[in-house]
Amino acid sequence: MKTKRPTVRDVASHAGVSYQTVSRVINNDEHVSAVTRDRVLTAISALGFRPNRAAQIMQTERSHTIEAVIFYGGFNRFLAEMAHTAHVLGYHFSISAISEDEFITSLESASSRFVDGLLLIPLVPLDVPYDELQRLTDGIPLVQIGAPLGANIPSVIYAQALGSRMATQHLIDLGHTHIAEISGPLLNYDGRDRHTGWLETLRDNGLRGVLSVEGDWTLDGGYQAMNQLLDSGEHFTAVVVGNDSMALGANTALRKRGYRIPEDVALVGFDDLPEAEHFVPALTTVRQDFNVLGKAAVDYVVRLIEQPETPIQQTVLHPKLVIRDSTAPPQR
Amino acid sequence: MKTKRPTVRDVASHAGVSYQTVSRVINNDEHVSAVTRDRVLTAISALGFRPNRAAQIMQTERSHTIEAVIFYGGFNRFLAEMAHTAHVLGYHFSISAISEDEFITSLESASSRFVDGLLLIPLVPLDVPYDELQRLTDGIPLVQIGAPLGANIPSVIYAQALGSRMATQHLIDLGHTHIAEISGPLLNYDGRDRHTGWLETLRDNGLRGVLSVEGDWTLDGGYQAMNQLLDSGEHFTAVVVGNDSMALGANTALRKRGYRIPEDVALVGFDDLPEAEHFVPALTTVRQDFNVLGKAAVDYVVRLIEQPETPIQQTVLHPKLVIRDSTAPPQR
DNA sequence: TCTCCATTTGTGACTGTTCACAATTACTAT
DNA sequence: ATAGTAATTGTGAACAGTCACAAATGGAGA
Repeated sequence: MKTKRPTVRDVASHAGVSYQTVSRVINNDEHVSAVTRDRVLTAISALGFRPNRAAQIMQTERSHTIEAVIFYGGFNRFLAEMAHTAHVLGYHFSISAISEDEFITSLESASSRFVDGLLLIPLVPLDVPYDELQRLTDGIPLVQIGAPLGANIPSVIYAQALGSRMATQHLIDLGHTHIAEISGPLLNYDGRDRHTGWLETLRDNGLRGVLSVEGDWTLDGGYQAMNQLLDSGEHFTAVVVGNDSMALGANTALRKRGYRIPEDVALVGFDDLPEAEHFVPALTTVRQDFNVLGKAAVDYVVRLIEQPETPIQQTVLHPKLVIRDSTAPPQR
Repeated sequence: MKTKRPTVRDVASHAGVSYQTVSRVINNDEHVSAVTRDRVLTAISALGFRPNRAAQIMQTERSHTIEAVIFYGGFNRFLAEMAHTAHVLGYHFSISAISEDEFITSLESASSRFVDGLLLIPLVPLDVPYDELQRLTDGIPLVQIGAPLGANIPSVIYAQALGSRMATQHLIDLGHTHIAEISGPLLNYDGRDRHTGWLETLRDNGLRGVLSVEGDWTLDGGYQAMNQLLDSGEHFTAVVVGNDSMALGANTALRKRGYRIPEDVALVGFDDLPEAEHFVPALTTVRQDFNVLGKAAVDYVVRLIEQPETPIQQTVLHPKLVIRDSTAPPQR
């Protein structure tokens, strides 16, 4: 039943030209007269010809594919945006969803699949330096999403520490002096940087860190972390929370124990989830736009692919403090 | 600089065997003696050989790739889970993020890329029947996520109408008789089915639909829709909302105008977002697990690929009513 | 020792495209 | 008309695997 698909040679003989001319037409080569081009195009649609991608890839050693390497369980809200941006720029988009121990293997196999560009979305800092990555991938252009500030690797990041500083400074400006923290996992890039931002801002203002509990980014983690803070007996009037999910969990914990927000405890989150505005109270938080991040990363890797002279750089996006109702001056 | 990558023939001469034997080894063919296999394996790692995927695909006409076709702006929380499941089952995962008018083209090109299986995630009902889809894709196995109940197409769905019935019945059981609705877009599969569930349950219980406003799935849409309901002047004590996001927006609208939830107006959502439990009040909603859905779809398409005799079926997953604090009996 | 059969290994052909270069055609200027 | 040049078209080879089949090898039984 399955009839063999037509090839360039079939099209060629149907149009009365050579196979090379057909190849030129499907690759939009300039050097084809309008007349022949039309004839070939007619033959192509008459036969329902579609170039065999595998053969093209084999010959050109390019697949027009960008691959995102993600870790299972990580934060991956930007995938759809990346896929869309890639599509708009004329690239296929694939995802390699791996576990940490498959990381090296995955990168190594990329070149044998002729992936044109890689998007690295690590959960935790990679202990692999950039030139080693380059070697593993056989020089495939690569952009890392999330990296240490100032790292000498093509990367796109939101300034995490800066965001955390803005959040903390906001509380200080409101008059808070006892500011606790629920951090993300300190092994994460983002978790650590946000923690540092909190710590340094307190120090810069002559305050000391009351107490910090490490959470796991989840709602439940935030809930439990807040209970830990409350059980510690330490006095605090505000908490800087590592992300909005944990802030929401923390909020619930506070309410359950009869605390009012922001009167008794002020709360700042991080991310600005779409829902954050509708939390009760509406959450003051630090906004980062994952669509912007995803698009920037794809744009950059495409530039690296198409213009190899593009310099290695780190694009640092600036988050924005969004003040809502979960923060207020401390009560006497 | 870029040194040419080794081929089966290089490995063969290095190991002192024929290229066919090398091919057998990399394909785990039984008919190779342990001794030769070892020798080849040694040569492979000595030379750093990796089989050229493009050449393999060209020859075998299989790419071991599953492709998800998604529409920009759609709901895509299951992508990461799909990618992971595909990976576990030994398939690459790629995303074709397209606009509606590119739909046909995208399907047509799949066979020239030797995609092994397709996952279709439409926003709105497709006007393309299954055998036409089969023709367009040249018979590539295909699973649709979200489809009309009972549709004769390989698909995995959550029983939307059923979920909506459970939500509505729950309100009726609590004693509500005036139950309004904020629906999703009625052009969507899900939006329409949930709407139907609400409508039919009212009818089955001898009640009439007070009022239904069509929302757009978003927080803001829910907010505005609730204001429309309130402005209508109609009397209602409960609202069935098309999803959790809109329910949250509706909740905010109610609070802003001084209504208490659930005392003045009871609210039911749909989806059970992780955050729903932490809304104020905690949201009663209908849970569907997108990870389960994503995994089921990938499992199914892989079965269709590897066991062509697998029958066409529709897997219907059942949502679950989760009762929390946003519903209560109506006040006198 | 010889035959037979099963297992392992090897050879030639083929997949469908593009590259590099050669050959042809068309066009302009003398 | 005629050479010279530019634009267009064609030919052979190559890419790196796998398939189908043929050949060689090994071991068991007569």
